[in-house]
Amino acid sequence: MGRGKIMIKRIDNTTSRQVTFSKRRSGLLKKARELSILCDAVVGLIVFSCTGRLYEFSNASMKAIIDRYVMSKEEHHPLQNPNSQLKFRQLMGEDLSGLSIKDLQLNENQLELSLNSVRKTKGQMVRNENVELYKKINLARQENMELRKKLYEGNGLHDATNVANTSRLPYAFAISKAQEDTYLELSKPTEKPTAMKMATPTLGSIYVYDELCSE
Amino acid sequence: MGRGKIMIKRIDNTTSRQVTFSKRRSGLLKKARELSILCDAVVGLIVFSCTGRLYEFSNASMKAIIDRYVMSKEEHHPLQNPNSQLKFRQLMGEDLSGLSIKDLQLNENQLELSLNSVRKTKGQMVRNENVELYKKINLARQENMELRKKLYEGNGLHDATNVANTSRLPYAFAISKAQEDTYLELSKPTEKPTAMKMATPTLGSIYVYDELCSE
DNA sequence: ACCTATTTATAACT
DNA sequence: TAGTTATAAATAGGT
Repeated sequence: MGRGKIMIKRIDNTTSRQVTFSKRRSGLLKKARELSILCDAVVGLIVFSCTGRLYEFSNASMKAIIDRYVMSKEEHHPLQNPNSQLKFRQLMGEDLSGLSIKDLQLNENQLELSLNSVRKTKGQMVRNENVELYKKINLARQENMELRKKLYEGNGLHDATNVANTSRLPYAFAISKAQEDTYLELSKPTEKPTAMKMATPTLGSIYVYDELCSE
Repeated sequence: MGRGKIMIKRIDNTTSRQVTFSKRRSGLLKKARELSILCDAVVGLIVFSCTGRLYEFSNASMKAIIDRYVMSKEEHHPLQNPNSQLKFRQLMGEDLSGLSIKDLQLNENQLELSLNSVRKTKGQMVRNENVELYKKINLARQENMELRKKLYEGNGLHDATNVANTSRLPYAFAISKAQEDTYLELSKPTEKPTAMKMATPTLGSIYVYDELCSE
């Protein structure tokens, strides 16, 4: 629609590409607006020029539209027939060549959800491990104390001195009473937070978040 | 552009509204595609029909486009003068009534980023604590061993039996060598991941996508 | 930015 | 929902 027909391929000349961009962009925005009004549709349009400038149209808030878009995508999850061997393999990252961009996106979304579950579980496990470690430390300390007591009682001063010498591995005892109280408090099961929510996980790293982990 | 001119207002007749929607929708998608190709632009278009059906076009992944959109919005953040007491209070969740939806979103995004930083830091701290706990357990065990050895050497069979009795707190020793190896491995600083990558975060209800961010 | 010959999109109709 | 056609609208190339 112009003095001459053009091929739909990238315009090489920078100037005419920018001119065309300017014209067609406003045309596109106008058409988006018209569609939304005429047909009572919800339209969200995002355009970045090759220079990085943002242009947009939306008749509802872009946030709401994106939100709805993601919801809609999740509804169309291809997890309906889980007996498909192909889908399983695609979730494993194989046989992807036959998939459209859209399907790849759905696949990715699914993987991301799964990954989050895994992380959440792992986070809880590390936290549990932590609690167990505190218990073990307390038990080890308790046993340590009893052994020391036994040495003291049974052997008199000489052996007691030996024990003191042995204690040049004092790290486990170089802990103040206050610190021990803190540990005890940490070990209490009730210390687990009541309102829990998984932290945004970091992909690929083993960072684990403990707080708000109840779900 | 048709047999007659039309006003840009909602088409009341359902049938012709649907027909018009169908035609104009494909026209809009086509124009979006042409713009992206001709002008080397990044275009993301989301359309919901009034019946709720989703139609979309994007020349990069929609996830990437939304991601970039959010970024671009954040750049235009009015967070330039950080000496603003009001902004501080808004980040604290106060004085929000004067904000537009957009500003509220920006505020939310900022809070979410902050929250992620906090969680990340906290996650690392928990992990470090875990490593320290392993060290302490190893030290306590080592000391325990030495104490037992001392009791054995110094006191003969009788006391050795006592030690055995004492060991009905055996939990700290009910750990196989293999498990200890695992612990040691966990404690190694090198176990920290080398390749780190941030997970796709969920921005409140704004979903952000990371793939194909090639542009 | 504006102009205008042409192409393209589409409203009304089938 | 798909095809036809007259007409409105968009726009390519030029100024």
